[in-house]
Amino acid sequence: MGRNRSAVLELAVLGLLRRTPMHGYELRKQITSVLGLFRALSYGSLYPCLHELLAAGLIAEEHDEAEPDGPARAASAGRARRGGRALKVYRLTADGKERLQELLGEGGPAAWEDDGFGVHFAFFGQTRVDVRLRILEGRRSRLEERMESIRAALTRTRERVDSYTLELHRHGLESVEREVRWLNELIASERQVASEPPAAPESPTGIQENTSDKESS
Amino acid sequence: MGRNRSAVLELAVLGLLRRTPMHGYELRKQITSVLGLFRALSYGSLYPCLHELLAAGLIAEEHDEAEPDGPARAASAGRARRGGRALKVYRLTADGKERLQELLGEGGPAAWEDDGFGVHFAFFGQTRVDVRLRILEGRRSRLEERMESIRAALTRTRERVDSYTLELHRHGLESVEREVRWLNELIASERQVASEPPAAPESPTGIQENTSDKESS
DNA sequence: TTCGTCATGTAATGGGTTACATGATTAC
DNA sequence: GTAATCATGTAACCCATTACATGACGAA
Repeated sequence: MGRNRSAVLELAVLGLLRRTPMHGYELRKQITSVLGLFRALSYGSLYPCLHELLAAGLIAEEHDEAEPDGPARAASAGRARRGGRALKVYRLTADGKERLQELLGEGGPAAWEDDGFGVHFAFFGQTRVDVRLRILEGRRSRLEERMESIRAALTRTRERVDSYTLELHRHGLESVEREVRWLNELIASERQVASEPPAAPESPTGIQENTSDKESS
Repeated sequence: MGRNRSAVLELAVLGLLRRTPMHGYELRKQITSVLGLFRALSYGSLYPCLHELLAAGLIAEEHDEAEPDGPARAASAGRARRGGRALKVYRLTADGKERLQELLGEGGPAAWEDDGFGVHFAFFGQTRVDVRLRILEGRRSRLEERMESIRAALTRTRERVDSYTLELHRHGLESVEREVRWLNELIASERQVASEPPAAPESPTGIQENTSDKESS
């Protein structure tokens, strides 16, 4: 149906489901805790999105066929179902993985916006190094723009701003500066990763399969 | 008419117009620079809001009656009109001032949300000390909640988050902690102001009223 | 047996942005 | 004379939240 789901929500859902299949309720908690940091996502957004992704064939309901009562059942996604109530556990389809790669590979302007950045960053483990760098640098230059405009506002203080507004600007500027320094460190670290590793001749189109990454920061 | 305008936009408009009359275009720049820091407000939001406030009688179009060509004309709001084109310069009415006081005095939960806080803070110069304290403390406890939930997420790291997600959380936590420290300083400073000054016209802490506007009510 | 949490969903609503339309004024 | 900026506005759309509705399950 509607092509209305936002790219960041879609990315969050696909990315999390790729790590491990889940039902909606759990997914929502993960989104707000793993990616969110910020505000909680409401079910009114999540469930419709899941329905669309399902209709588009990017995700599928999991019928946990294996081990009807084996001891290892509770391991993968927590409990797959509870009592008699059938939980709708979603998993990523092949198409979904493709779409996820597409979204992860874009790294365009949407990825250095406030919202998008956090989500993209959270999935860096599944992202190519060059894309990681592109996103980090894009984000940085976005923040540098903001720094400049705050500095400009601070400079023309002749515009009679009271001390509170001034303090607000000062603090905001410091926050942004701090974040830029953080990005600088990350970028340096990524550059190192990007230059040294002729180790794995694999990854023609990209990312190696599992998330069992060790790549320290 | 629609009771649809958001409280923070209304506050921003009223608060800025109280400082100095302005037309919409200028107002928008001020909102995004003085209050915004964050993202720009679009005209599609601002103008309808102005129309509503006008209809509600909280603001009025200024007909600069005084001094048709006096030398002091350009001082207050920049040029009041430009060439032959009549700019719609809005000013706050008496009702508007009342409403502004109402909004400034509330200091409820809306004022410690991310958006609301910045706007309320920017107008602290026109806010009573006790309300300022209430807002700062409310904001702080909001941030402390967030800190707790991030810490919780960090603690249960057993949940196999990769190093990037971890780093994201770590950085997010530090940001919030930093902001809490900032609030602590502000609160301490406000407490001092609140305790000492029954008579003192000068406030030695550096925060003084400055809204030295002439009330043209 | 009642309350809290888990779990899934829908409809209405809200409030913002984008895109569009228009035109005057200033700077080059 | 033409491009950029100033200036005002409307309509369509986007997408998230809120409020509502439902029900199973575990614990007190």
